[in-house]
Parts: sequence; C-alpha cells; structure tokens
Amino acid sequence: MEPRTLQLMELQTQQQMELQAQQPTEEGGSIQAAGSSNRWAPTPPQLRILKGLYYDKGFKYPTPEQIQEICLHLKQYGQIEDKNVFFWFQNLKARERQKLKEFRNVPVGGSLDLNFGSTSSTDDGRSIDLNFGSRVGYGVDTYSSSPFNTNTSTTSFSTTGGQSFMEQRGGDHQEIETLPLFPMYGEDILGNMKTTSEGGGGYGGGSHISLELNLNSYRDADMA
Amino acid sequence: MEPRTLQLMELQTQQQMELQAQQPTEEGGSIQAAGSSNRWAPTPPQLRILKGLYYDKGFKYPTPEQIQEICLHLKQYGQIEDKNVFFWFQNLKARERQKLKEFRNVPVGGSLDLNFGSTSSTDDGRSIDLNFGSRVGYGVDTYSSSPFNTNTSTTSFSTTGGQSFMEQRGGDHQEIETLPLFPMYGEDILGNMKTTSEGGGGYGGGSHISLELNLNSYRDADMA
DNA sequence: GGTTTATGAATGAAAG
DNA sequence: CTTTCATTCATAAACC
Repeated sequence: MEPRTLQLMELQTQQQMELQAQQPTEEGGSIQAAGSSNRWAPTPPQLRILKGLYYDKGFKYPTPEQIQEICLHLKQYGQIEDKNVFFWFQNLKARERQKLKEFRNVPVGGSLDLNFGSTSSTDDGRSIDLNFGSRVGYGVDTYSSSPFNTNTSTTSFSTTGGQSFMEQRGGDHQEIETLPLFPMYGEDILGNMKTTSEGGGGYGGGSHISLELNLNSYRDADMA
Repeated sequence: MEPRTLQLMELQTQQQMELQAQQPTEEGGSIQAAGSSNRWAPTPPQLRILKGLYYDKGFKYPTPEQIQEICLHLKQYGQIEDKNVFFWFQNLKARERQKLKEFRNVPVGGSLDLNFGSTSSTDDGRSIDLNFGSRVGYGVDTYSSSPFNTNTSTTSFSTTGGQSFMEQRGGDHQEIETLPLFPMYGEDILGNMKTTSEGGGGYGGGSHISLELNLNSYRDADMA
C-alpha cells in the first residue's frame, strides 16, 4: 500500500564489475543483498542516457558501431557491454511496437460481440479503452517499456511513431547516423555540454573522461 | 547471497486459487481505481475463464489479437486490461516451467534421469494439457542477429541430456487461431451460457468449475 | 505483525 | 523484427 519509497542509490565510489546497481528500481534495501545478479541492469545514469537517445533524439536504430560508442561512453557509469545496449534498444523498440499492436484494431471482426452491458465498460462498440484506468496511484510508473503500459515516456516528442517515417535497416533511421555519438569535444548527441557533475549514482569511475551528460529534460523518472 | 534461496515449494503443486475467495468487486474495480495503487487481480469468473483456456483448451500462446479478444470478453466480469491477460499467460507458463525445472534434477546427482512421465498439472483433474514439455535444451551460439559475440559465456549447454527437439513454434503450438475464442452462440469455453445477468450479481455462480467440456470434439483438425 | 506464499508486473536475454 | 523465456521485483493475502 505504501507508495513506493523512493530512495537513492548509495554511493559506490567506484564501479564494480558485478555489483552495478542491480536494482535500480525503487524499493529500499536491496532484498537480496548485493551482486550475484548475472544480468545487466542499467544504472540510473545509463538509463537516463539511453532514454535520452531513444526518446529525445529519436535514436532507435543504432548501428553496431554506434552501439559500441554508446557502450563505451556508458561504461563510466557502470559495467556494461555492447550486447546490453543492443538488447536495450531492441527490447524497447519491440515493446513499444507491441504496445501499439495491442491498441489497434479493436476486434470489430464480427464474431465477437460479447458485451451485454453487464459492466461499466461503456462499450460503444468501438472505443479503445484497453489501457486506461488503474494506473493512477503513485504517479509514477516505471518508464517502462512494457508492451502495455500507457506511454509514459517523459518526453514524448517522438513517442515512437513506429515506422512512421523512419526507414528500416540499412539506411538512415534517424538523422544522426554519421554524427559521432559521443564526440570528445563539445556536446554529445544529447546536446549536453561536458560537465563533471555526477550523473546521479556515483558510478562515475574516475578512470576516464569528464564528459558528463546532463539531461535537462530528464529526471530520473526511472522507476522512482 | 544467492538470489534464489532454494525453497522447497515443489510439492506445493496446485494452489487452490479458487479458494481464496478474493473479492475485488466485480464491478470493474471501480472502487479501487481511486487511488489505492492496486494491481489487477482476476475476478473469479475471469480466473475461471483464463484457466479454462489454459488448461482445458491448452491455449497457452495467445497472439496479441487473441489477447484482445480475451480481454474484451473478460471485461464483463470486471476491469481488466490487455496487459493483464498478457502477463497472466506469461506468468502461468513461466511458473509451470519453473516448477518442472525444480523437479528434475533429483538430488542424487549421478545419472541423469529424465524420466518423469506425467505432467505436473494436477489441477483438479481438469488439466488436459495438450502440448506440454515445451522446449528443452536451447542450442545457443551467439545471440542471433546481433553483431556481438558473447565471448566468455558461450553458454553451450546444449546436449544437456537428450533433447527431444520438438518444434512448436511457427504454426504449431496449439493455436486455435481461426476459431473464435468466444463464439457468440451457445456456451463459451467454460460451458457457461452467455447471459447478461451474470456479470453484475456476484461473479457468476459461485461454485465453479464444473466444466466438462470435451476437447476432442472441439476441433481436432488444426493442431497436430 | 513479521514472515511466507501467490502472483502481478517488469525487463534483460535469447530464439526464430 | 517478433515472440518467448528466464529472472527478478513488488505486493496483497495467507500464515503463524
């Protein structure tokens, strides 16, 4: 019942190899102590950046090279591999698309006509009210890429038009393409200037770079 | 710490979900929608129908379209969304699988004995599981289509005991696809008549599960 | 009332 | 790209 207790990640002074924030969700004390989670989980800064790319930049089809760049950049915020970035994009794309699929075409296909007004479903025979309702509670909702979540992308200027105007594989999905994702100078793909402020977690391992992104438009909406 | 404290819940087998007589108020959950951060819980009729599909029909892989149909149908028994249906099936499949996984691997180690005949579905005897024994042994090489290599991991746990290699995916499964899930005539999967009076009163009949529908007569042409 | 159980929800990873 | 699998997180209900 308690609205999720937001809590911040404890500082880790240095990036762990296995102990990256395995539980970037909310909740308080990690239920299962540290480590031992084999699968990667984005640290808050990583997630913020990834989301920035995807939503703000509309960057959804990274090439292998770009994935490497992104990954390299994200390493300063915690352990991460190319494949993690790859999967992250792939999953997000897939789930957004899936979500759309669910929305579309209300089964008007003749055979189904099972509304008898028994409930308050306000069935007019066609309204798509599949995804509304119960999600109110604690104003947050994981940014979530679940196939069904109401789109909570904090920015939503691109909000996945699906394949509206983007072309597919091999070409130019988005404008960036040749533009270096994380140039050594100036701003990065997110339009952020280099700063040294922490990303939010404390993952910044001093080992390199000072290129720090600071997404102004993003708050750590990630599962707070 | 081991994230999974091996617990012996195996013989738990079937949980009598029917018994837990919850009362989410079949009105569509309107009472709870206010601000009590509730997660969806199937109303008894909804659960009955879902289980009917899963166990009786062996319907385990609903397509997005079918999910919509199911969801739409279930709305008359209470508030529900597509994702609820989606997750319900996913979870049930996953846990069914998980349960089996715990069974095999008898502590005696040594010889591999993959001979555990019956399926674990001991649900009231109503489990007419059509195709079980999902996939066993996944041959893993590189995660397909991704330009990376999983070096190290190489998870090549193939040949982990003879694999019965059955391919269910592709057109197989049990897919009733073209058959309407909830035909407008006569009874539905549970042998319930489509009456409108049902929905409002109190979850339809209380007793439950007396369905005897015979799968065989159902349709034996499409699924192999 | 803290602990366990059941299960909804989320998401990384992988298969096809 | 689409679906499915596996594991984990979250939380209400049941249990003690």
